[in-house]
Amino acid sequence: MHFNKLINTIKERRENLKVNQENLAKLSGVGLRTLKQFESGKGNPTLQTIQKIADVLGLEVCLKVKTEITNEDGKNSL
Amino acid sequence: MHFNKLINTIKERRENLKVNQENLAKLSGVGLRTLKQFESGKGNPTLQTIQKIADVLGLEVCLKVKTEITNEDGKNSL
DNA sequence: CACAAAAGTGCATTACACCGCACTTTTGTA
DNA sequence: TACAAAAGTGCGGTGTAATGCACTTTTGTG
Repeated sequence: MHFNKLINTIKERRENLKVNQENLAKLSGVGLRTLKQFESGKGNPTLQTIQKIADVLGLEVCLKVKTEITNEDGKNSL
Repeated sequence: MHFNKLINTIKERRENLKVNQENLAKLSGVGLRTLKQFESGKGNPTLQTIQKIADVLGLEVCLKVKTEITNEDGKNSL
């Protein structure tokens, strides 16, 4: 399972805010090990973990209707 | 931790599509017990579990910037 | 109300998320 | 290139998510 989109959003947001993993871990209350694992594309985090991280970054988890058309590569056309 | 917004989105979407928990469980590959637990607001599902369910319902998990203003009750003003 | 379908719960097992610690690798800047 | 900060990884303990099964409760329709 690939969470690349979510991961990149988190990672980019964190970097834009000039926060390193260590500080984000402390601010969010998520273990540094867990955060590292998530950002490096390994784990399968729980919703709670994602929420904690997103919250500190001023993001929120949401569900939107999939309306996008994907091409044969499975990548978005947009 | 309250995932009410996510839960309601899933539940409403499922009901609009006239699918019961049992079929959604089968279609998504998520255990019925897990789905029930999630929809009844108990558990703390993993991202993979949410993705599987959302996928079947034509939804996708995303992160958006929190721009909403909250009042002193911590509830959205909107 | 009566009954059936759907939703919710208790229990037990298995797998794995979370986490700290110590270490290696990568990145970026002088 | 040399060095420090940041990012990534192996190990191992603890807690809990995922799951099936059997049961109870709720919902909705005649």
